[in-house]
Amino acid sequence: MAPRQRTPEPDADGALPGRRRALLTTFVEEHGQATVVELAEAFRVSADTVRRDLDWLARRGAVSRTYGGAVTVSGLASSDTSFTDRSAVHRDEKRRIASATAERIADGETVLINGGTTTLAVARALGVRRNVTIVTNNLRLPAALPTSAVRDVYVLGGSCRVASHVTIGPVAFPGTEGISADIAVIGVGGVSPRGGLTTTNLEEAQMMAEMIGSAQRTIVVADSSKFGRSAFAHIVRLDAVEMLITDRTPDADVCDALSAAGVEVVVASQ
Amino acid sequence: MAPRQRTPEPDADGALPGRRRALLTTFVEEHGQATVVELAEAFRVSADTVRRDLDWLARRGAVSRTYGGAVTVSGLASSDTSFTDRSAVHRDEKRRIASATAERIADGETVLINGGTTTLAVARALGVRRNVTIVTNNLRLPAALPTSAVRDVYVLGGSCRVASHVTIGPVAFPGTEGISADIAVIGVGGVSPRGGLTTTNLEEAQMMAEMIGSAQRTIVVADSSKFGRSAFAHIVRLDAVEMLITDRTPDADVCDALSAAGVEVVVASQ
DNA sequence: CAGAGATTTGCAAAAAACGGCACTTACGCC
DNA sequence: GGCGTAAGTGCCGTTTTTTGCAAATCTCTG
Repeated sequence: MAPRQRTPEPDADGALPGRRRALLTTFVEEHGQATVVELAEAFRVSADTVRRDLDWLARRGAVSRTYGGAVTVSGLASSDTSFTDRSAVHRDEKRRIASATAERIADGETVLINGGTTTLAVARALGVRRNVTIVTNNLRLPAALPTSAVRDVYVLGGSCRVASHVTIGPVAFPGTEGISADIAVIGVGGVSPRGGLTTTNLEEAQMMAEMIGSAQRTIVVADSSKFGRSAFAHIVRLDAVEMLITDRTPDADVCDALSAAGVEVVVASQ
Repeated sequence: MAPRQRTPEPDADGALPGRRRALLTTFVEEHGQATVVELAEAFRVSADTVRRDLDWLARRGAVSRTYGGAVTVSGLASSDTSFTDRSAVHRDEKRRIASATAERIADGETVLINGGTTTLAVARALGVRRNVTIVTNNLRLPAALPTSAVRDVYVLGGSCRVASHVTIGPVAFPGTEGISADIAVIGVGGVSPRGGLTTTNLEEAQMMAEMIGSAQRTIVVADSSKFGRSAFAHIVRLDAVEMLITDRTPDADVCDALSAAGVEVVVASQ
């Protein structure tokens, strides 16, 4: 096949009309917005065609049309209250953290991902990857995954916490003896020198610990507001993880604790 | 012609019609999409034949047909045709069916519910119930449940079909020996005298059969467009279910078959 | 309010789909 | 063996869809 150059959305070039429209939607969803020119270049069609496609999609409510391009249709459709709100907070920071995380996952790896809005952002940022296998307890995550990135998606079954859109249960599937993954991506509620990694819910904490135990290596994602905070439930000690990805350098005491535990700290830049 | 080189799908050339259609599906699944011309070359048949095959497959839901070729069902589903449109189409009928179904579930019962837009409507209609326990493979369903109605929600784990927002796997949880429920609410793709209950996906069909087997009684929900239709995969025979809830009286032949199988037919009124 | 950029509209060419037709092959039946 | 039926296939002319181009119009911004 011809060498493809860094189109923002690979496979964009040469897609069938019907598929292109679907990919257009994905593109807009992933980036929050997109200009007509941008899309025309990415998909190698004329701006007119993009305009027609966007109009078509807008008629169906898939995107919102604006002068010069299109934006994500606002979250009117699904009546998530708390969840949507939390998503909005630190949105940009989360996106930066997510991109940095996606860069540190290799193509073809199996990834365990837990619930939360930061990890959801990681899922959206996986467009740069190929052939990854995803295992998650986050019910909203499968829909957020770029289809081009994933080979298989597995959802862990169990009791459902409706408010946070996650399941609680063993990190396993019926009839198998547990699972093992290359990497666990864990969003936490607090990172502190004494408490280690914490979250608000005891059962979720236990599940996260199990995920970390099932993976070769662990990346913790946490925006800077989590530093020094201890939530209710202890997950694991800091030395159980290999890497922490965040948006700002933590305070000195947290930094010291992290380096003492051998955790590599990555600060996602703009 | 020259010896075959690098046909993307070996054995493509010279396959029997039935086999070719199966291979076509695989080809599309693997590549995400395929053009008619591409497939015609790979399988050494005329473009017309490919078109006919793709139409045939599309009618059965194995692939999504688009201008110029075909795309995986998942490739479009997010925004394009099936899911969004389907939930809009027959929206009112689905709501009527859903209310009638909710009335026939008792407070405190354990309910197995499979994927699909009609069953999602049933979830929304459960506001009249109290204390029900829900077990589902539908990832969107927990968010649609009125919190006042449910005691516990369980999501069945397994492989995830992103397009339809469902999981595929055993109707069980790790460490338990299967489950049993009071009632199964099953949305199907087709109801026909000969084929019984059918759907487009083989694995989903198996899962639905298992759900029906795990429940004391079964309600099938199907809007009238499903009557007389046979989708690809057979689920169970008509006599395996106790009740069918729909929006219009089926044609005579379907009615006869249903009453012969001992299925009570409920037509949801305005 | 003026200009750059975006959009709309009409149009024409290319590609794909549709519908009809004929031919081959397989199969069952007498 | 002869025959009728049905499915599968390829070909061809017509129709439809898609797409890029260009001119006219509109929208945003400084």
